[in-house]
Amino acid sequence: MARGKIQMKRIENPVHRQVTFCKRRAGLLKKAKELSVLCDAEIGVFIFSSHGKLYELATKGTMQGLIEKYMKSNRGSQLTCQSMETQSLAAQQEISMLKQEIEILQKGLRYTFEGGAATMSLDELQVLEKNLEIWIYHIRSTKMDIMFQEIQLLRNKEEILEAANKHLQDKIENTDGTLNFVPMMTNHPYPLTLQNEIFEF
Amino acid sequence: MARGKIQMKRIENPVHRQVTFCKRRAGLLKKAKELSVLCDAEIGVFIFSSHGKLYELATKGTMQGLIEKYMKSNRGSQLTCQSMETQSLAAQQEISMLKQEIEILQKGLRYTFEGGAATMSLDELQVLEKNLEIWIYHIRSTKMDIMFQEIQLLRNKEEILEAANKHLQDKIENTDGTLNFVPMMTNHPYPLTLQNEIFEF
DNA sequence: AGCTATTAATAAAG
DNA sequence: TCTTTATTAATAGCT
Repeated sequence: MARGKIQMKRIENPVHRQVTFCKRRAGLLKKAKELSVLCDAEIGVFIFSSHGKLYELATKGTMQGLIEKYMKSNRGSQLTCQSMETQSLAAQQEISMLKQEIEILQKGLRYTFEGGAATMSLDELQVLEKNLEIWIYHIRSTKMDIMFQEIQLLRNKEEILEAANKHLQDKIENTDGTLNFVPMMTNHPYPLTLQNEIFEF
Repeated sequence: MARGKIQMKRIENPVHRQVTFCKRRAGLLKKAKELSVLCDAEIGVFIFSSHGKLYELATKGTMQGLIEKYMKSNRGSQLTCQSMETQSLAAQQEISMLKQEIEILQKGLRYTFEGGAATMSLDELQVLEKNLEIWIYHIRSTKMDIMFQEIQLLRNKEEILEAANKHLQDKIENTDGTLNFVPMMTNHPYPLTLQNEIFEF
């Protein structure tokens, strides 16, 4: 690219080679940066000189991050972390299998409403939407039922506790007038999240 | 470097960006090879396109070997293993979450057939409800897509009709000057609910 | 994909 | 090594 072209082979003159290495290395890294900026790409470059010195560039983050990303992209890694890689791969496979199963189940759910049609018209979608809203409504009402049941249960427990409390208080008053007993207070509001244990006998 | 210089910033036009990416990627890899040959250097390059596709080059041996060499040079060798471990853990968690979701969906299916919510707990109903809401969201967005398509179709039809209208009007004016023809008006706003039939030929 | 007009990179020399 | 400069190489904008 300048004053005469050069052969594409190792430059034998060590001085020339060193000079060219410096210049072209700078050029390569510049080009990499430009490509990254212009095209929104993530690029990693590392160069070992003939004497083993490392020069590196990682656009967008660190070289470590890039290598990790590379490892993920390139599934043929037989590197030091073999077992982990295998494990991870197995996990990935299991995940995709489970996702597939979920997909099938969702299709099953849809089937109950749609009758199995993959592509739906506007009207069909409208109907489906309404059906789902009804379903959600039922779910919410069921949730409410469950919560009311729980509240009722808690109220019953409270009633029993109050009666027991009263009974004990009477007993104490009748047997020992000098004892100053403070009754347990239970007429607080009913929280939805209660720890059952404190109400058990 | 050609017909006008360009700004060193992300190319916004996606077509231009893609073309430039292809060209400059080829250029970068060529430069890397040249540097390696001319100066007896060992070079690794990997490029992730903005869409995540990987392009790589490793002069002298494999990328794995280069990465190992890089790790040795750059004493950060344990990081990838650690991150893989983390990754594996995250995968395990995802697996158990997916399994849970499957169970819930299965219960949901039973729910649709048996109509009995007694089998589902409050938490499970909560998850099912959220699933249904997501589903409804997707349905609504699909509906929007369909409607937009329809609107586009109607606009095209309108264009054609207007052109035909104009053509007929010209014809009438040329053949019979006494006829007073009122053209069809179509430049009304586009309502989202349209009856297709009135636009059919 | 190809084709050029330009710009950018750089080999050789200072 | 850094600068300069003559050339070659790369490529932006078009088809």
